[in-house]
Amino acid sequence: MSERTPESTREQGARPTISDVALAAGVSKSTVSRALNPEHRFFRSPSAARIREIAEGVGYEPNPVAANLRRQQTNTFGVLVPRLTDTVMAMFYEEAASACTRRGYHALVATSHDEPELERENGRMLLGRRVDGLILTTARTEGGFCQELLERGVPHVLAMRTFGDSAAAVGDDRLGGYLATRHLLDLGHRRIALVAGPAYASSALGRRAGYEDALREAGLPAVVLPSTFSMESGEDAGRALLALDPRPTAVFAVNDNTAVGLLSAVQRAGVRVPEELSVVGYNDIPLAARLPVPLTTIRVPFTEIAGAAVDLLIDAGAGVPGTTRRFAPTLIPRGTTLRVR
Amino acid sequence: MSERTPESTREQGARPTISDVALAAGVSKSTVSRALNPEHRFFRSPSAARIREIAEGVGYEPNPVAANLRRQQTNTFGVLVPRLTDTVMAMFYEEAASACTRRGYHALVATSHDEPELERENGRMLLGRRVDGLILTTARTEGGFCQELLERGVPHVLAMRTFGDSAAAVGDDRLGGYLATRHLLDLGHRRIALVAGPAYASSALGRRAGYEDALREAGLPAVVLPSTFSMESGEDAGRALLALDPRPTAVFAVNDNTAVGLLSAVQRAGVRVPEELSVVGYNDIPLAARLPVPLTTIRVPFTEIAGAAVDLLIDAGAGVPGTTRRFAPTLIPRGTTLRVR
DNA sequence: AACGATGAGGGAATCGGTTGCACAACGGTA
DNA sequence: TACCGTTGTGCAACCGATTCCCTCATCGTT
Repeated sequence: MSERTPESTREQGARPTISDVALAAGVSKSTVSRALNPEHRFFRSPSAARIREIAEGVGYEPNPVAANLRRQQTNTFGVLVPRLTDTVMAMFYEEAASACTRRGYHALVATSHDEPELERENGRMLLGRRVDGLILTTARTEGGFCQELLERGVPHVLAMRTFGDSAAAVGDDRLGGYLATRHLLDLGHRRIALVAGPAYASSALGRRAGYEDALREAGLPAVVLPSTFSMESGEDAGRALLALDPRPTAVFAVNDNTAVGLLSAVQRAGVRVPEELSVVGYNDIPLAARLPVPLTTIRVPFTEIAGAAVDLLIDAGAGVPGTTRRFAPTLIPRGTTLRVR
Repeated sequence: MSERTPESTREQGARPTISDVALAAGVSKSTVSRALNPEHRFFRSPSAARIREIAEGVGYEPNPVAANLRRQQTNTFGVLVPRLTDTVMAMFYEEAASACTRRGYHALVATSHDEPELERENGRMLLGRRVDGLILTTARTEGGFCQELLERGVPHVLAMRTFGDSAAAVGDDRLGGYLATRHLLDLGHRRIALVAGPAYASSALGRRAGYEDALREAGLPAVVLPSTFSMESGEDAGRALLALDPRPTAVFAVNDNTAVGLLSAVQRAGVRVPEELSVVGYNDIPLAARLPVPLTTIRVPFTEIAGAAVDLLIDAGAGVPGTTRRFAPTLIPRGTTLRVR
């Protein structure tokens, strides 16, 4: 298969290996390896520089597969998200991938579709590919795969959602929920509904807690509409809202997706936003600012969260196991919220 | 570092290797390897089954890094997309990843942000990680990285967009553009504008050609508004459209993103859709059906395109280099288009 | 009874790096 | 001058599979 002449020169087209560089430079493989490794003392030495030039000259590119095998690590983190077609998750993943790159790692993504079975399967697949750690935004309050990771002692960090003792980097959902609700209260609203989001996600629970904090503070009752994170369920929630009597004058949706679905449903039913109904979303996806009526929402610092997740994973030794880094969100007032008259 | 006793049994926690299985089964590594390889004759033999049971029993999981090194292939395809935060690209990637899985491959994604420089950099990164081939949706009419792949003889296939002689799996953009425009013509529109999309993308060019075909057929003039693929540029195009005199009664946008931006801009200016302006998008992203006025659009068979791309890459030997597989899109009439009265 | 075909299975090389250990050369210090 | 620390470098083992090349036993044929 691999045809090499006795002298270990190689046919055209085959990639040069470290041995070829060694041959060309008249030194041993070990020396070349050290000349190429910035961590090694030898790296900063004139002859190392010469070797690097020769390596460059013959078009040498190190084979990470071989290095990974010997080093017993891949310099790669697996990232498990529910789905990439959810803009929030795509944003998070892009940030996570670039945080990895900054720290000299690679990212490998897989999806769970919020199904525990698929989460487990794809999580194991990532581990099977020998990633050095896992970043997951798929945590569920019942544990599931996280639990398994904890038990097996696999390095991992949760992001966006938390569970148990795992290290985590999250937005302050409770604060965000409070901010959103507070904004509506400040505009004079007294009947404020919540599109709750799924009970398996700590993020949805946190936002709900913030919503309830604000209402309790104001001495007002909570009105909770069940939902998942999807646009469809936002539509359902919108229809449910219209059936309420008395109808709420404002609604806080667990995320922008459900807000979009809800807007779609209520506007189609002839309800004017924001005149007859104020709406606040969550996440500030790019679309939010570009809806026909721009959506008031909560902005989450994804860049910081993703960066912190990667940091926690890399500096695992430094951090206490149960470390949680929490980042404050901010309210972005736009067109879908209006003062009550 | 790795502490193993002379007998090659290993401490708790360390993963068992093929040697451990061999030891436990009383056979050689080669035999275990063959017992685990479904391609090998020996695989279907009672003792192979016994070995597999033992492997399972000791919790053996093959190390793909070692196998990749020896086999000189990674069973992984690199997928290069402009950005994952564009729902269309996220949809495509998810389909591509699952097509890879079906065929026993893995997918590794990277982004170009439609910048030739970053495309080249990340493309090389994927190649450096020793992927077996590349799927790219980033092709530009000027060539760029595709050109380099062609010259270096790297196995690759383009998707969604084409360039030169590279194999490709695409939607029939010309047909899609024709369908969209034809639909507007059939509704009686006579002044139909185009939000053109970037000139570097063959997809945008194809849709434009279809648009021009239909208008030529009807003996009507083209009205072309420049744009990229982004929502922002859709807003710009919307404002440009409003400035036109006489104002078009309909517009075909190169994709749903620009359509959303355009809708946002014109509705904010008080133009009623569809009564005063009909709009057709392209791609049928999930959001399209859930806009306050559901968007008429062209549905693209992403599943088929992604599957074909993977097939072309795997069966590269079978297909002629320049093979292009083209899939027909379909019109999805919804709320943003109305008959002229 | 001899022979070839077939299948099972072992030994060892191999993929392409990394790294522990050893040693030589050199400069500085006591 | 003897000794020691530093630096440069090579040898060889190693990571965990896969696969080529054999050997050996078994079985069916003529």
